[in-house]
Amino acid sequence: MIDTTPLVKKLGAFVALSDAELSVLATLLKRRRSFVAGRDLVHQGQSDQAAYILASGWACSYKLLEDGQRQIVDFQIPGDFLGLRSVLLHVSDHSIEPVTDIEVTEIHVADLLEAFAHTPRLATAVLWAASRDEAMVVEHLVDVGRRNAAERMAHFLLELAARLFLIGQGDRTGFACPLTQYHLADALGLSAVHVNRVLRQLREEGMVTFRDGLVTFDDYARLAEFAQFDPSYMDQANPLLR
Amino acid sequence: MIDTTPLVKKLGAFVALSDAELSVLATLLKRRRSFVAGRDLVHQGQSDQAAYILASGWACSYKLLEDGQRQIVDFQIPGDFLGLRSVLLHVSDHSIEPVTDIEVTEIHVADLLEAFAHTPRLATAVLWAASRDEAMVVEHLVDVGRRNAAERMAHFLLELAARLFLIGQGDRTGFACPLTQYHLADALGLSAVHVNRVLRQLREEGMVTFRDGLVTFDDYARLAEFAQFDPSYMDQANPLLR
DNA sequence: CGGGTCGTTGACGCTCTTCAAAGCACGTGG
DNA sequence: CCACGTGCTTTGAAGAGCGTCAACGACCCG
Repeated sequence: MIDTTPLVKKLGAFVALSDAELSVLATLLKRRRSFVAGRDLVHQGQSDQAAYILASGWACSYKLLEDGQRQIVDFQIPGDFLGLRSVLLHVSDHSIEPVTDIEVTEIHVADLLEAFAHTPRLATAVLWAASRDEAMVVEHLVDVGRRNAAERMAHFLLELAARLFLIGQGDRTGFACPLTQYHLADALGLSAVHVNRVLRQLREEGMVTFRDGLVTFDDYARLAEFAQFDPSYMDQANPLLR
Repeated sequence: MIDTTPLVKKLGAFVALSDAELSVLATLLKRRRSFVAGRDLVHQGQSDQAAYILASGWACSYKLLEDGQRQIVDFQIPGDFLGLRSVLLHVSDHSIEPVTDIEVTEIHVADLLEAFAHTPRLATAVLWAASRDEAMVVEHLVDVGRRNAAERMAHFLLELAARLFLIGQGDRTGFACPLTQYHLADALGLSAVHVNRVLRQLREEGMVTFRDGLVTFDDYARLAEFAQFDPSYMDQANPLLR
């Protein structure tokens, strides 16, 4: 089943799943759905019964404040869960917006929890995936709490590149990036105006160029040094559970 | 087993655990250990085989940057896991420091994963606990990314109060708080000097007083309004899985 | 009594936000 | 085919928020 490839690859990085386990995973996948860019899939406060796995396109999860400000918590790329936390908790604590047009595969919570009973290793794999997601949110918190605007931007772009590389999109020279400067601002806790200035600075210093939907690393090594980028938190090593 | 009470209470909020499941949980708990304040339990980069459940005292998990700055990701109070993410991922992406002298109960990862095979509902409960922890990190990210210093402080103190209330420590009038202003600064992405100024401001405006290890809510309603505090993300509702 | 940790306060300046305006690429309708 | 709107980017100027530096006081424990 082609849909599952990015997910299986991701879960397989932690738990070597058997054919039987993979087929259980396949039965969880219900219908395929499409959503258009900019129209929320999930609203803050909504009660859900379904989560999704992103098949193609980019999405972002965010929280809105009463005064209209928003904080983007994370971006999702193919293979990532959408709204897994929403269904485990009783109500969604965040909203999800497709950044581009996206395709997703639906999963019902009840099915997922039921599957854990017969396929405990699957539960372990999902717990690992959730931990990895949390590790990325944590690194994001460090970004926003303790790095200045330029370091924050550099670190963020390097993290995105590393995640995209894992699913075969982009390399050390750069990647295609559908985000606007407003997305970057809301993710990094900056104003859009300042995002623009920081991008200019990084470009003029010959480290990275963000233009026309393309991120180009002009000097990857220097950028990584500048951002103090250490990808070990993404846990892209070998399976722990064999 | 008295040790497990806060944990069982927490997990029970999501999954009504049977006596059999509770006894499995009890067998996971190995020896009791104590650590003194200020001496790290877990170091960033360390490979672990054990996680802990906090029985008494406060701890914090944090990440250090190369230039010596630190970001505190979360504080742990009795009933919380310590280092669960460290053992699911291959290496710890953070350090853990006891804020006070603490007592913990050790759990071996291998045992925990093994228990999932026989007690899948336990896996679900642990996945829920991990999701709830993630939700708190996410709210913390919103704090640091989009709230000013005073709102951030107010929101943070209200969240702590709500968590402590769940385990029977503190109420709407306030709580005992062993944190220093340096802890608050490292958690909120501020300087210790500015933390002091913000605390003075909140105190002079009659909303909350932080003094001598005690947080006193002088006007809870106004503080909650000021911080736009909405505790729903902590998911303190009824069990989803019965 | 002396040193260490924590809290407190003032002065100064940098980072980042806000406000304002203009340019570019696009799609849409006349 | 051009006028017009809309979303995104770009740039400047002014000022607020918060960090840094520096100093001092309170308390605890050796």
